[in-house]
Amino acid sequence: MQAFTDAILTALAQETSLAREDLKLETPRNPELGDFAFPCFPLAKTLRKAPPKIAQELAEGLAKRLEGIEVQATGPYLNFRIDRPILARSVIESILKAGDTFGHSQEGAGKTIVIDLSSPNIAKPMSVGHLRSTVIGAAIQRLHDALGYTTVGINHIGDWGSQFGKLIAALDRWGEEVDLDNDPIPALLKLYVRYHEEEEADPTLKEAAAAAFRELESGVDGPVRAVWRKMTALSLSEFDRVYARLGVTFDEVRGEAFYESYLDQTVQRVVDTGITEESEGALVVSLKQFGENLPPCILRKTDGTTLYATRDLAAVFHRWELYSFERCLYVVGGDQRLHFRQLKHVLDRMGLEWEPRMEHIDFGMVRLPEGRMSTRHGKVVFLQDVLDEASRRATEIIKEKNVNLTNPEAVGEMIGMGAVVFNDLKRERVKDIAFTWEEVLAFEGDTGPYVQYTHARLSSIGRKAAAAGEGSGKCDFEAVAEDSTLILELGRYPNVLVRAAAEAEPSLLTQYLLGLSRMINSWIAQRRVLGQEEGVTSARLALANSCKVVVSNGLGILGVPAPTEM
RNA sequence: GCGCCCGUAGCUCAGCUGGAUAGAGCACCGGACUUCUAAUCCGACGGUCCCAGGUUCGAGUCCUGGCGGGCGCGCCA
Repeated sequence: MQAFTDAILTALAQETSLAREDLKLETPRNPELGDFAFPCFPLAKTLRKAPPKIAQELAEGLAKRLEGIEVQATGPYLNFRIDRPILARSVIESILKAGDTFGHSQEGAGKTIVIDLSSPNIAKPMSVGHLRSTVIGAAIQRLHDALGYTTVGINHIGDWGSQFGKLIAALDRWGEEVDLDNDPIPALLKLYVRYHEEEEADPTLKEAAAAAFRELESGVDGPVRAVWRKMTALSLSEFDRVYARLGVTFDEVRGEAFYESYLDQTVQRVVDTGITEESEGALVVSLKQFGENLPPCILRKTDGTTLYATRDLAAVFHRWELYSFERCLYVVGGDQRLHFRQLKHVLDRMGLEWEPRMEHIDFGMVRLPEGRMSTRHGKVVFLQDVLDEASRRATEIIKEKNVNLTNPEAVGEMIGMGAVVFNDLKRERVKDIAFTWEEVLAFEGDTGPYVQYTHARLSSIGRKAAAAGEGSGKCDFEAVAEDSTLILELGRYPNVLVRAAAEAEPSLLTQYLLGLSRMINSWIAQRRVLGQEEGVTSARLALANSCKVVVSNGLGILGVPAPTEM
């Protein structure tokens, strides 16, 4: 498909003597008009002619330069239409030839993308909020993998900070009252909530927590550290169960604690650039030059311990030295926009020219209809419950609809996970989501299961054709000439990947797959593959297989399973 | 109070980085299963693109100012 747009752009460039980069093709709103369009308005000024006249004049010259592509001037637009059989053959053959690498490229060869994703806090259950960072980050990583980048997915576990001082203090006091061994996460959560309830009334609790964190950070390998280690291990094994269900893996799992030994040199490195100052007993970098009201970045608290920002700086230095990344993407909620702005400003003040490569890939909050989720106040929806319920409901439906299926539980799990993951990737990243069970458990309409169902139907057609021994003949591409809207959409897939990766926006791919699935289901309803003339069946089967390849590849990148039956 | 993000059909959202008549899903209504899976398809209904200015041949899209909602604003992460 690229070949066609390339040819058109080259011809346009020659005919108008403008640079190719300045010319942009669009898709006509009405497909009847053509496959690609070029609006002549921008040329009006330089040529001092009316756009419709320009279109008319250009059309004649272009027609001579283009073979297999019809040119027509319609008002101020030039519309291009590719010869139907040529289009069909070109798109279908390139998809079937590439197979599961269709849409892949080498544009990222030799470049490394670091992605910071998921990053849950230990000692807390994962909520539906953590799901977003996990699935968005994983999709962004696979998008870059497909484009030939070297990617490094890092799960930056929240395993450090004063909150663990609190937890250790709470464990110290009430540890006997909870069952840490059999039900670790809820037990820790209970302690965390209780600490926050009681710290107001009991100031010694606050001091005990601060002391515990001081000891943790001092490096002393005593009882405090032992407790911390235990909490970490318990949490990580819980997380792994969720990641396995979601099909997410990481190249590195490095908690904040990993950077512990880098903290002093990190602070020193900033100090050496001469931009730090002492303010109210803390070591800070002033960011006033970027905005009068911008708070400074604090590197060390009055008591000498570090903060989130210090550890994030240590992490980004470490990553830069290790990977010399093209981009380092932080898939973190929008509530931390200020934090990342501050970090980038610090890098900027340090004179590091790679500062723009660090990007905060922010996303909207998941809220409950009645308001904000809060772990402390018990107003959360646990991810595990959502996954369980989605899987259960999908299995239930499957048993009802497809009694012949031998493994309804396994497929139900695929559909359930697909519904949850796809739903989270469906809309633009930045948009907030109001969590409702009704929405995550929807299996009809604009949902993951709709796309999965499309894939299952296409797979079924392939199976039936093979069983009947049909469709292996020479394709009559005239037979799919009428299906050019679908074929053009298939051809667009590689560009969708490029754009989705560049913008770190998986929703471009989910939206594309929804639109494509709509076209496919409509096509299936009105065209029969089996039992036609050999050339017709072969061509239609090739088209169906092309659709299957694109849907399957797209779902793979999103991390949504593509069942062949459901 | 200040800063950032969002505002498109009753609800949830697209809108190809400024182009031709603003599109889907859900819900509601009417049709289509002895024919490759009805988790589907076809049709009907549904719009002051938050408001007011501005830039432009052209604005849902860009700029300014409002309004509404969300998030954040020095020793939490």
